[in-house]
Amino acid sequence: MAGKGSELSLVWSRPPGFAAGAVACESSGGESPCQLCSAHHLSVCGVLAETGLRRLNAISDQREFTPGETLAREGDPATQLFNITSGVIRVHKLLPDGRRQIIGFLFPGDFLGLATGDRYAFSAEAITKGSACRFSRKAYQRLLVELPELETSLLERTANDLRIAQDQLLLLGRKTAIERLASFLLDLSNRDRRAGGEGVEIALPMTRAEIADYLGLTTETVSRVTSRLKARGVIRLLTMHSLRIVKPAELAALAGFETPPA
Amino acid sequence: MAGKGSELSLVWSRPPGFAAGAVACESSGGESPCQLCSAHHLSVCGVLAETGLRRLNAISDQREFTPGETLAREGDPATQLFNITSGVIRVHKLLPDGRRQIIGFLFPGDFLGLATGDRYAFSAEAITKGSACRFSRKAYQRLLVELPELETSLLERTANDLRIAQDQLLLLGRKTAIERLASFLLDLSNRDRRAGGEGVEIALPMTRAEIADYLGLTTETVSRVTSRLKARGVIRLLTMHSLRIVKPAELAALAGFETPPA
DNA sequence: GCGTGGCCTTGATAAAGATCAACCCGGCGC
DNA sequence: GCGCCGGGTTGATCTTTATCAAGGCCACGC
Repeated sequence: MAGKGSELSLVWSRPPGFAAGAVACESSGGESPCQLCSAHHLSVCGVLAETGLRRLNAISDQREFTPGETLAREGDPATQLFNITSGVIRVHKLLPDGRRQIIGFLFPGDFLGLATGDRYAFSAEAITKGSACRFSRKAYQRLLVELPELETSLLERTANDLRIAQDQLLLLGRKTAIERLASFLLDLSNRDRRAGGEGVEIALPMTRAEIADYLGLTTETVSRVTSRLKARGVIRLLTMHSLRIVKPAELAALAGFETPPA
Repeated sequence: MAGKGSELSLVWSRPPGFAAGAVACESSGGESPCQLCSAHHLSVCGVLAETGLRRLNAISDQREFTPGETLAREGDPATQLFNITSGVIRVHKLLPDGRRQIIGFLFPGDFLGLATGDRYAFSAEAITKGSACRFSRKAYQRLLVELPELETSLLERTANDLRIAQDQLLLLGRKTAIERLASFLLDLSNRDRRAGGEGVEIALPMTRAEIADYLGLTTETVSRVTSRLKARGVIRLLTMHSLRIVKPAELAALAGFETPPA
C-alpha cells in the first residue's frame, strides 16, 4: 500500500555532518557533470554511484538565481525540488499580517522543496546569487523508488533537519536574546567547520533583519545584542557581513549549548 | 556508500493524515497480534503487508508505561525506538538551568526515538498510562533495508513531522500568546478529527504547565489567555482536562492559521 | 470529615524585548 | 561631488509577558 503510490513529503534537507559520499549532481554539460559539482560531497546525491548519478542527472537541470529571486512560494503547488550547489537561500513562512519567521538558511549541499501535501509550506528566496540542481518532484519520487540508497540518504537528512528544527524550537521557546544570537553564531561556526573552515571567521551573508526573523527578535534587538557581545570581547566585527569569534568558550557558555542538567 | 552502513537518524513521527494502510504492530501474543492493534491504521507499520508485519513483529516487544515514566532520556544512547499504541507521551528538551521546551505530544500511532547521532536529543515521558511497541534501533534499521515500503512510510512521516516543527517555529517565533493557544487548540481539534472525532470536544490530557512549555509561555499566561477565550465565548471548559470549541471560525481567525498574505 | 498537596486562577509588579524615533554610514546614481 | 537610500546603530518609551504572591478548588489519604 506504500512505496509506489505514496505521496512523498519532501521538505528540505541538510547534510547530517560530513557526508561520506563521492559525487554530486550539478549538470553543467561536461561528460560527468555531477563529478565536477563543488557541492558533491555535501549533497544527498553524494551517496550515489556512477549509475545512479547518471539517472539523477538525466532528470535534473541547472537553475541559476540572483539575490531576491524566489525559488518557491508558500501556497504554490510544490512541483519542483532543488539541491543548492552554490549561494545562500532563506526559507520563511508568513502570517497574514506580514510577520515573518525564517525557518532556515540553506547553503551548498542543502536540499529544498520536499513539502507535505502538494503545496509549498514555505517560501524560498535567494540571499546571494547562486545555483541549484532542479528536479521535477514527480520524477524525483519515481527515481527514489529505484534508488533505495538515495531514499535512505534523504531519510537521514530529513531526520537530521528535524533535529535541527527541534533545537530551534528550544531556542525560540526558551532562550533569551543573547542566548539566541550566541547559538546562531555557533551554528554558523560549526557549519563553517564542517565545510572545512576554521569556524573562527564567520561570514554573515544575511541582513540583521533576516537574522532577527530567524531568531524571533527584531533588528534593533539583534543589533543591541551584537554590540553587547562586541563590548564583552566575545566577537569582533570585521565588516558588516563578517565577524571573528574571539572567545569561543564564552560564546558557547552564553548559548547554553545542548547541555542538559544532571 | 549508503543504504547499508549508514547510521539512520530516526527522531519521531506522526501520521501525515489519514494513513491508508491495513494493520499495525502491537504484539500481544495472539496469532496475528498486529492485526488487533488499535493503533494499526495510524502507525508507520500500517503500510506493511502480512509478511512485513510478521518480520516487524518478530523484532518488537510490548512496553506498558504509567504516568511520569521515562521512555527516553536526553543524552542517553539512543538504543530503542517506540511506536505508541495507546496513551500520551510528552517529548522535551532542557537547558542547563532547567528551562524546558516541550517539542511535542505523542498520541497512538506516533513514532518515537529516531535520533540523529547515537544519543537521544530529547527526553520522552508518559503523561497518561499507555503502551508502545518497542524495537531495538539496530534491528529496526536492518529491517528498513529489507522493507522499502516501511522506509518510504517513515520518510513520509519524518517529512511531515518536519513540516509540523516548522509551523511550530512560526508559532514560537512570531505569534502572540493568544494566537499560540488558539493554534494549539485547533491542532488538537484537527487531530481529533483525523482520529475520527468531531473535533469539537477536546481532551487536554496535559497540565497547564505542559501546555506552557509547549507554547513557550508560562502557566500563568496560559491560564489568563484561556480565561480570555472563555470570556469571549470562543471555548467553554467542560472539566479541567476537556473543553468544547464553541466558535471554531473565531478560534481559527485568532490562530492566524496558515493564511499567508496575497 | 478534615487536612494536605497539587494544580489552577487571578492580581500586582517587574523585566525583557518591541516599538518609535533619530541619526549614522557607505554605496550608488546623477 | 552631492544627495539619496537602504541598512545599521543607539536611545527613549511602551507593551507584553514573566515573575512574585495569594488564594481557590479538587482529589486523596487518613
